[in-house]
Amino acid sequence: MGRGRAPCCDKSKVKKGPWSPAEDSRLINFVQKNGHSNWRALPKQAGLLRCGKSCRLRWINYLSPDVKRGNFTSEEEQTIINLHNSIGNKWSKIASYLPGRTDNEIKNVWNTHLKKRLTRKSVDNMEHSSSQSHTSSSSTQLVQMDKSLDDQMIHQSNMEGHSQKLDSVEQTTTIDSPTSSYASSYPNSSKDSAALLPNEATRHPKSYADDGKAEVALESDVDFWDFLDSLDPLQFSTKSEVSGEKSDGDEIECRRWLEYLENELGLSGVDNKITKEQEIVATVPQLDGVNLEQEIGFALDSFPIWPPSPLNLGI
DNA sequence: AATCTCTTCAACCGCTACCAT
DNA sequence: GATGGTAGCGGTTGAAGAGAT
Repeated sequence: MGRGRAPCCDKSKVKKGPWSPAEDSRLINFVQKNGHSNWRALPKQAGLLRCGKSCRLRWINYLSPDVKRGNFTSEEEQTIINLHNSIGNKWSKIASYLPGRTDNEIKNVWNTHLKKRLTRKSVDNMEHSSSQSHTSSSSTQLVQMDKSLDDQMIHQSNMEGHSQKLDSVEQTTTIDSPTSSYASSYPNSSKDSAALLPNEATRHPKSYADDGKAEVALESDVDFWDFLDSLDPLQFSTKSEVSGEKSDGDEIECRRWLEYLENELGLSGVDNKITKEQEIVATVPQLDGVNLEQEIGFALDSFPIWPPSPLNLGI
């Protein structure tokens, strides 16, 4: 037709920016019930004012029960380094070797930690080898080393025999529980919470921040708790489930995920409590053809304290 | 205490690959 | 084979927190 490709969605009608707990709950609820065979159609069906791509990204990177939160172990870090050395910036491919880790997460870890660490090591080695007689500007050296490192990786990624390298790398990959190995390298992650729960729970209030358009952040947390209450963690299909095996580990992972969501959605703390009145005053977006209250079953009167926490829910 | 700079990472954007017709 | 639609990938951005001054 020659008119170019149609946009994936009407950008004037979709919400952008951080996801609210209500949006998360709606997405979780919908995917849990209906799956995600069609991301493009999903936002409308789920009653979300989001682009399908945005929904997909949110699910894959954040809400999916398959996502392993917490700090990267040293083994995982080493795997990333090895794989990146072999195949370069193929984040999705690298992620496939790290169960529970997303390409986005790996990409961020690489760009913010591993790359710098390797660069620093290389500089140290160079300074050591070039010995005491030559002391040039270290900042210049850093830049040069950063570039040379990238060039080296690009060169290596172009080399043949990647599959052989991958095989050897895979042997070093371990499916282990999160450890606090990042507690030192991630200055703002507490050792207590980092061991199991995602650091975002306490570190990213912006995730649910108001976007400046007076959209309420906690529009339907009750439905989310209803949803959680009725949830059978084992309904979620994990990778092992697909392959026909189910272990206690899956259940534990699901429980961890639920605990994480509780924290993530700010429902387990006392500092961010909002009165029921305040919540009711806030507006709930009305969507064409979608009766949200009916769909998600509001039960405001059930909770004297708003939002409900695991404590006052008796969890 | 206030301001500036740096770091982190969730989310967005644009592109490509793949599939159906 | 051409075309159009969708999913997925990788680069980039920008808000927010942390640390430095």
